[in-house]
Amino acid sequence: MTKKLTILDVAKLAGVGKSTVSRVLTNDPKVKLETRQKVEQIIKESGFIPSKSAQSMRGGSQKVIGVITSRLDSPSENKAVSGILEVIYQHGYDAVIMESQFDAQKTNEHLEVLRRRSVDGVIFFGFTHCDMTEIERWNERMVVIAMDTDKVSSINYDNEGVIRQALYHLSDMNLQNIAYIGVDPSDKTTGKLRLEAYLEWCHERNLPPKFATGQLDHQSAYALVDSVLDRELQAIVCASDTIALGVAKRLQELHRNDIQVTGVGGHELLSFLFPNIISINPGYQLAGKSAAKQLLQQLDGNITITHLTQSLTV
Amino acid sequence: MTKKLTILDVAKLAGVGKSTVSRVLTNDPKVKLETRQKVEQIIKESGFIPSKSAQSMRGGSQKVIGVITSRLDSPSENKAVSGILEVIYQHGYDAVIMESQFDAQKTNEHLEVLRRRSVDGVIFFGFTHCDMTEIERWNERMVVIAMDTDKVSSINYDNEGVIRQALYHLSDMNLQNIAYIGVDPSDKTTGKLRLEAYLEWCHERNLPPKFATGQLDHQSAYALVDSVLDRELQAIVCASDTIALGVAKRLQELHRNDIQVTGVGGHELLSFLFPNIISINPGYQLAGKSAAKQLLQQLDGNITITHLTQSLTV
DNA sequence: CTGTTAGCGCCTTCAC
DNA sequence: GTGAAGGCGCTAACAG
Repeated sequence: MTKKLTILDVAKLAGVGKSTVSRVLTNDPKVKLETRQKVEQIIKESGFIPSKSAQSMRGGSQKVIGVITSRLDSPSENKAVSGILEVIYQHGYDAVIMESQFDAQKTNEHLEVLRRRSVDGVIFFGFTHCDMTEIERWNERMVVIAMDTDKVSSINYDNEGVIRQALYHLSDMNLQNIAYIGVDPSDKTTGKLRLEAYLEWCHERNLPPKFATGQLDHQSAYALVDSVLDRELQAIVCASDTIALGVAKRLQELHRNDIQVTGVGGHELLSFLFPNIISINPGYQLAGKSAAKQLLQQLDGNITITHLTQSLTV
Repeated sequence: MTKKLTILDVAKLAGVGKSTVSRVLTNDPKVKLETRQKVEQIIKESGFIPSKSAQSMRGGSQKVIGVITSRLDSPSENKAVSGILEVIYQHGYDAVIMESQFDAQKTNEHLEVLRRRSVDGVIFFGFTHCDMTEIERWNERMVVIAMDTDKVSSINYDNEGVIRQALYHLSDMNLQNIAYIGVDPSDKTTGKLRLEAYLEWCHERNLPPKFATGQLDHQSAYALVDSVLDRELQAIVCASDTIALGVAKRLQELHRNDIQVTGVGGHELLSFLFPNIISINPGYQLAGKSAAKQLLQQLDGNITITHLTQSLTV
């Protein structure tokens, strides 16, 4: 391993001043083409790599953005993250990805770390019981996904929309007797909002609501099926694909393939296992992209805190 | 947002010299308790956060390790990553997670970025057609997972072991007529090694091998089932849980629930959907931990390039 | 166009 | 024990 080179070394090798090397590095236009080529040549040959630490210490930005997901293995967040990465790589940024595990304490620790590292900004996947005070300190240097806030920008999924969309689908199929299985309303977005969308639909049409809520996992969903099931039931709307998976599994066991199930997420595995399930795509990947773009804009000084709702994708 | 504070500001506030503040930060023992407390007090109050960039520029290490996964949404790698994170957080390191998408080009770009950022080390999830020359330049500052190398340490899964283990299980259940569905042998580890383990088993016992290989996804596996299926078949050993999922799905359609399926991975969703499937756990999470520990040790100057094989977990 | 100079924030001798 | 001074690698004025 050759010793670490500095711009001074390069400058000597190229027979120029170190500021000229610096100018080449920063793409300063006022460098003679000839000189620039020579310097670039030397840089290539010597394998010189400018020190990010020194650069960022001088200039400020590290070109790093922190991403705090709730769980690394959440399919929906994975899609969003992949959208985020695409956008930020394109702009020369890198990501430090962390996992909150829905723990406010852990989240704050992560934020602390990101602050120490003076990352340029943070994209945070919100959850219900997180500590808003820490979040809000970031102001325009943060964008949250899937949660409501005043102080920082947010990208929200269209929680009511995904459920209404599912219900419309079913309506088009002439199905009327529809139950709902979701997550506990103590969870604001996936829980409360989606359930309300269902209840409102029922109310509008004077249909008797039939629903159950639990955790956001397949086992929970699986266990809840029987509580809403009856002979007349024609369809079950689920708050997420994970839930739909549990529901479908139970229905399969009961040989109730007469019941149409809908989910939310566009999860590829789900459509493989249960091709009949209708899954509404809330646009996770696009939401990730939007969040990244929004954040980068804000970091560019284009400071407008916005609250977007990601529209459903086809 | 209050302006960025420096140790100088803190020093003034505390009425001491900046070197004293620095000493407090670095836990230098030769600081009077009284002074230390006062400084710490001020630091707390003012919300001062030392700049990582400056620190690392001076000292060297950023305390960051890069992690290059093949796919963010791979369940097995997710488990390993979670093991990695646990260990490195514990040691005050952070992770920059990247995604190779099995693309050698992308991988090299990522490595380049990591080099520029002068991360302390890299944990890399290998894949078959990656560019070894770039990898090997990292020497003791890299650990690869799931691939063989000479120059850098590696943690490998026990590819033969997982298959043999599955076969033993089946043997214990008195099943003899066993087929294998895996991935193309052009993939060294999941493909070639696992297939060979199956073939060897057959050879040892004078059983006629019956197998098919394709891609590492459920659709591929699904499509391959029919080619190995016959009336007498009692079991199918699959190279991974993903494959097992596709196989199980097809068997379910064919109402062949007499056939025992095995997978590799301990994938939680699989056991939920198909509780009867036997899944051998190659110890992904532990492998992640081992890799992280190994890397940290090597970075500590404890330089011993090792090639471990992660043993199966119960 | 290019070289010189002055820091960025921190840690580390070296004196006191 | 503690302060002052120097320098890490780089960029951004300021002179030529």
